[in-house]
Amino acid sequence: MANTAPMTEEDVCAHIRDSVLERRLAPGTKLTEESLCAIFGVGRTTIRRAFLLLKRDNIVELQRNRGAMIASPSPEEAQQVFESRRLVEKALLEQSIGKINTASLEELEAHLKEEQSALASGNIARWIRLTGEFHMHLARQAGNEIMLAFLEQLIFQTSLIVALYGPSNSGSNCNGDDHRNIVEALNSGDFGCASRLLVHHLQEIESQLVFDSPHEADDLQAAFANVRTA
Amino acid sequence: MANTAPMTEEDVCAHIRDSVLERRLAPGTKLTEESLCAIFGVGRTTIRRAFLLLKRDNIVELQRNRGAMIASPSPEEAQQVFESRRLVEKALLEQSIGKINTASLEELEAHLKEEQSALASGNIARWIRLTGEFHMHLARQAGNEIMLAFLEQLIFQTSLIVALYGPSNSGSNCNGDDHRNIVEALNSGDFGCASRLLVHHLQEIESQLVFDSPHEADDLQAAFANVRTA
DNA sequence: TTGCCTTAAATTGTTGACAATCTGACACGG
DNA sequence: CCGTGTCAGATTGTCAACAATTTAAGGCAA
Repeated sequence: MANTAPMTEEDVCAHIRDSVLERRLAPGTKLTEESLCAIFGVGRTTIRRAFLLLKRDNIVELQRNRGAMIASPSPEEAQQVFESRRLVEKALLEQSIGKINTASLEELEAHLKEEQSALASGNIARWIRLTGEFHMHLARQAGNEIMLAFLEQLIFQTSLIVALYGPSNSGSNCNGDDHRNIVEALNSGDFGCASRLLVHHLQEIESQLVFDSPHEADDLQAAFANVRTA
Repeated sequence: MANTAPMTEEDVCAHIRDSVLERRLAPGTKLTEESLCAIFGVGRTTIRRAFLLLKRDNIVELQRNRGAMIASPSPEEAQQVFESRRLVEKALLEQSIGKINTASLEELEAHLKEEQSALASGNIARWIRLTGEFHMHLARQAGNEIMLAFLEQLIFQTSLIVALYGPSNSGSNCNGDDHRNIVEALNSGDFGCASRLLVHHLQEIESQLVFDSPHEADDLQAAFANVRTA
């Protein structure tokens, strides 16, 4: 089991991103360079570069001389992420009109089955990841790699947001039926309906967020913002 | 004139970005670490980090053991960048409905005047930058920082694309009248018209690109892609 | 006990030297 | 004259030691 692969900063990024996507890294988690060096078997240089890349994706926050931690999007950022997803995914779906063929639809169907199977087998981490990948699959039909990469960022952010403000009873960020309904609308060629379902689906998830619980420690400042300082 | 400021990687990034925006750095330009160290008065570490950030923005391309160079977007990428801009700017303009007040319109008017003044005084670099900033100004009205940051990336890419494939006779990527017409449509509250003008404006720029001239040297690979390797 | 100062440990930031790789030129053989 | 192999110079990649900063604990006085 000797790690012969040197493992580049992109690999480290991918691992951390995956952990975020599967909710194994909670927002606010401190990432010390040394421990990551031990985990991935690389030097500090690589970890440091990975941090820089992840910062650009708003996945980690860097504080000078204080290290890196998994980002904690503010409620304002959360709202903007969801608005962005609505705009982007809607636009990409409209852009997909006439580009979706039978093969694509079958792939989407297969993906739905994978989601269901993961959910049935109790593999929640896998299911969470698949629900995110569904949106990527859908958006890929538009054939625009640049927009797709942007959406990927937004999906990672969504994972952080749901982890922070999502309903604690369900670890879900996507209802399986919603996805199925979207695919069925596409099957019948009704892009307008699919678009509406998609936007509504995102709005549904956003509406389930709870922002009033002070998860974060530094909310004390906000809580006592009305106190006059002499 | 001693540089007392240490100059961080963000500063270096900003300078390089500016140079790209003002067409003082052509696509394909080799960026050696040492020369940039001398120019900005920083260590290789800072330059290296700046490269990583710029790579994330698709402004520089990094090749292992071969250094960094200003990116040269392919025709396919160029097409996707323009498609993305149409989608994004259109969506953001629609999102701005009801959010644009008199003050915003006056700012846009003032910006138009700045553009005109730069053009009249022959300050082309400044004019090029301003034409890009117009689109940022417009998009800012939607109040979505995330989408705005994405659009900024796209605008930098556009600058590279126009430098590569733009009409050589005019160094312009934006017609001044187009911008004015958009603002006038907004002044009369006709968002539909403004949206149409904006999309058409972007299509106009894209249609003026010329892709058939083989600027790049590595086109040999594409030219001989059909050759079988034994 | 509370508050504050001092001190030590831990963590991050920076620099420099060294290793690995690539570029370009020169010589050699065909 | 052309293609190939080799070598020196230049450029990038990596790493380890050192400096700077932050964090946490302990002691001391009020």
